[in-house]
Amino acid sequence: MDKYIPSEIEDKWYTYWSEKGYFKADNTSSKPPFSIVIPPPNVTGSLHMGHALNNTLQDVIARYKRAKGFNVLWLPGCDHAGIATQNVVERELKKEGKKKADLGREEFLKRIWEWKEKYGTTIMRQLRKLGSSCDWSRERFTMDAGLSEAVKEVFVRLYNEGLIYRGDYIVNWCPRCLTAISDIEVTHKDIAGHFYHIKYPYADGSGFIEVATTRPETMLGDTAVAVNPTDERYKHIKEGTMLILPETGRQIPIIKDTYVDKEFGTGAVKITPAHDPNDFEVGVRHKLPIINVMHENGKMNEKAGENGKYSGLDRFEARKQIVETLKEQGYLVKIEDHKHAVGHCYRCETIVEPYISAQWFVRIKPLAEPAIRAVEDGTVVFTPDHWKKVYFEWMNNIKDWCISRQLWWGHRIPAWYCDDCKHITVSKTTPQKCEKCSSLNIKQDKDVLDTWFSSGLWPFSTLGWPEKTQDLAVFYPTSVLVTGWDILFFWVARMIMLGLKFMGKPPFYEVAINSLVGDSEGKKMSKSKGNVIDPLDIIKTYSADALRFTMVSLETQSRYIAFTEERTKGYAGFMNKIFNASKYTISNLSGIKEVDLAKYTASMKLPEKWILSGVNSLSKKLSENLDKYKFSETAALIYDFFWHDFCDWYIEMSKIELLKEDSEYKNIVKNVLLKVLRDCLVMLHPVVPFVTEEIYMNLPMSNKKESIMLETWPEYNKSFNFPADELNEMDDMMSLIYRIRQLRGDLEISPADKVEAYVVMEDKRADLTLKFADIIKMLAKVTEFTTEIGANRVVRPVTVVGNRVIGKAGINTTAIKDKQKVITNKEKKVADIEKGIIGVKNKLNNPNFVNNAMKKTLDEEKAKLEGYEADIKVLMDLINDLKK
RNA sequence: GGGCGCUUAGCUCAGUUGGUUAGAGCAUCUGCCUUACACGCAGAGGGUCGGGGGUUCGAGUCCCUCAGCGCCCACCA
Repeated sequence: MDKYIPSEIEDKWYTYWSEKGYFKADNTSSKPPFSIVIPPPNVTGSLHMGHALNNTLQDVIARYKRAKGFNVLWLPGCDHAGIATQNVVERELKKEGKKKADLGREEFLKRIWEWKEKYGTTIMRQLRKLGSSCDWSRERFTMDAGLSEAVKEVFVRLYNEGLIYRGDYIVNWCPRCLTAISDIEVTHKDIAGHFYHIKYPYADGSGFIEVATTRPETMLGDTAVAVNPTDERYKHIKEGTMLILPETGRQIPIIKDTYVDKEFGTGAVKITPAHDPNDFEVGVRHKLPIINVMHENGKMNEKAGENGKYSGLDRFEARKQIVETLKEQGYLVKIEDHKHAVGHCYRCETIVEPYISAQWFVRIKPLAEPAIRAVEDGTVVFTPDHWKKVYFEWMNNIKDWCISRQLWWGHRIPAWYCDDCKHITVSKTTPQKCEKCSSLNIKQDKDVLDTWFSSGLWPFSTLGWPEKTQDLAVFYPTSVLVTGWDILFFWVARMIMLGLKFMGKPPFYEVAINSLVGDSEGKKMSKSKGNVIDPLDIIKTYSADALRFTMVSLETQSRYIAFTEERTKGYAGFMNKIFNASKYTISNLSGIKEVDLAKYTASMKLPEKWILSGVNSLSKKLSENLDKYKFSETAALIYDFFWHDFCDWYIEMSKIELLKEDSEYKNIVKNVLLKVLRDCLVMLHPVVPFVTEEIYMNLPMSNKKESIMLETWPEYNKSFNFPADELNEMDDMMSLIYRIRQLRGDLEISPADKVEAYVVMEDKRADLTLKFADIIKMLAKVTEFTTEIGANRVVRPVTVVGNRVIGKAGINTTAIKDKQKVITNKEKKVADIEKGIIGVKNKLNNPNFVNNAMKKTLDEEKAKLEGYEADIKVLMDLINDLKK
């Protein structure tokens, strides 16, 4: 081991692990299964910080569970990402001056597949860079033959059960993508728009009614004006009274409907069934005609205005012109500023148009109910817990899911329309004829399914469903889903619904929701803001390990985490620390005779006991935190232990023994060093796999495995569970060293200078400075001690420099301040406890208030305080002394 | 309009079921190249835990309230 150069070791070990097949799950294993399916990144994607975080966390869990003895499957793969991918390839075509229509459907799809083969592997390659221990032999793609089979199976079964239907409805239409999108694919943004008040004259010339709208261009498709039946202002107007719709020459009726809010606007609403979802509903209720005045691309059609006056104009241009005309003709009453939420396409940001078209829908309520129950009854658990509220909020108000998309790239809807009898044949296999009238004139639906339809099946389709595979039997339900909260509705909720429906079991028992990664200010990283940090750059500069440690440290289960390179820089320092400490340790292990340390605990000195006890409880603490997906805490615990306990204290203390002649005890120390280092490496490995493997390979261990990946997690060992008093003695020794160092600092004694120390000890620790003289001397740079036994239990050293006796003057003002604080606190404490005892007595009289836990706490407190009595007295004396 | 979350040191954040003197990293200051590591070592300073009220022997932690910030959902034309 020489110098730590991450770039030289990371690829090497990844290749080694792959070749050895350590990532492969074994569906015949006798070990308990543990499975995770990756949230499939878009095939168009490249690794961003969000992926880096999400996949690091999954890898930490996967590696941890392997060490815990599980048969781990982490299944990787990509999503075909309908619109996103089609957009990318369309852009590519545009560069060649072509449109997808020029190629035709077949050719265009061929182009996308070619693109996928060429570029679709990017992100999967990048995941390897990160160290992801995915089972690549099971890599899946949502458009694989097998997964497509699953999609068809699900579609047909839902259709046959009446849970999928087709019909003409108002949907969210993106005029740029030229497809319908589902409700959750619409992002609402507050726009400062206008509220246009327009006069609609009565046909009999008796005046006019005033309506208000934010989208005047839709008036061309109005087929009624509605008022509330209880509205006093309009009570005298009969339902069916005709109005003349300006700019169209058409006559439309006034209708009465409770949908209208009397308080809002003028209380009269123009009804445009073709261009507004509410109006559509009203239209259905009142059997109003539907007049569509727009093309799919958002331009006005030939029905827009008298003689198609506005035909061909973009919807926003038409708005301007209509307003202008209305103004000229005196129909425009006023324009008010009006802020309102406007829907945008989440893919391309274009303003979405409510548009009538024939689409396929999933009747979602029957699927949602069991999915709600599964979370309510704890079958599926969210971490952090509060996300289930968000889940319930959405699931309880869920609306039918529009699943058809007017795209070419995706799973084609397995429905065929008969030209003759209009019957729809829905089938897994391509039918030759209409199933009803046997006509040969059938055509398949041109549309494809929402990308999320196929990814909703991911946890079981990837395991081979609908075939009854061994993988499915072993690995379904998966153990945990690790994902960001941004796709809670898109993906998580749908998986729970579809998993329960088709497998009878939830797709996973736990959902670990991770944060989204923002920039240093916590803001979303986006290309337009120019604040994107590429994880691959970070890996290049620091190391995958440092990036991974950063990710784990930052993951505190908050919504956003702010990534800063500084943080990674710091953890790169930790990687270096791990490497150097290991290098040093290993260099001191030569000639080690390995022993079972559990058998030597009786003869062990305190530092050895202390560090063994520390590593022992660490393994337990880490497990507890990892099992609860408390990643930040996990990272902090191991960081603190390795750096501060192991490096700063234990390694420094061990130097004393290591400098001595070979002895039996020196060998014990070597064994302790080896065990602690080995255990730390195994526990660090899930987070920082590369550097730990590199070091592990250099450990002088007889029962070394082929790889650290085959090592088992250190189990809690009772032999290393030493009595608290012994460990307290260690604490006292350490605080003695600390106090000496502190005083040295206060007294401005150079670290280079050695000092004599005057130490006041309590009885119990009378021999401390004798027992650990060499350690204290070395770590506190002390030459000699003068020890005095005092009654106080606070270890308080006073330094002597050279011949100059500092004596009691060595206690500086800060120290006094501290002690005053202690005393004040004690007095308060005494009062509190006294009150507490009265409180407890009162409560004891009432059996309903008996609280044993509280009583116990109070007893403990009281006992502690008695222990402090002597201290308080001594400190008071001391302060009185100093005051004189 | 409904819902969720946040407010703790200069900055970014931890603080598990209420329990000794509220922590970390970075930053700042002081002193050290002590032969694993200057990507280091030893110390120091810095917080009335957003305001107010309540419950409790005890509140950063539980309840109420006010203020500010952020996010999600939603068809008020």
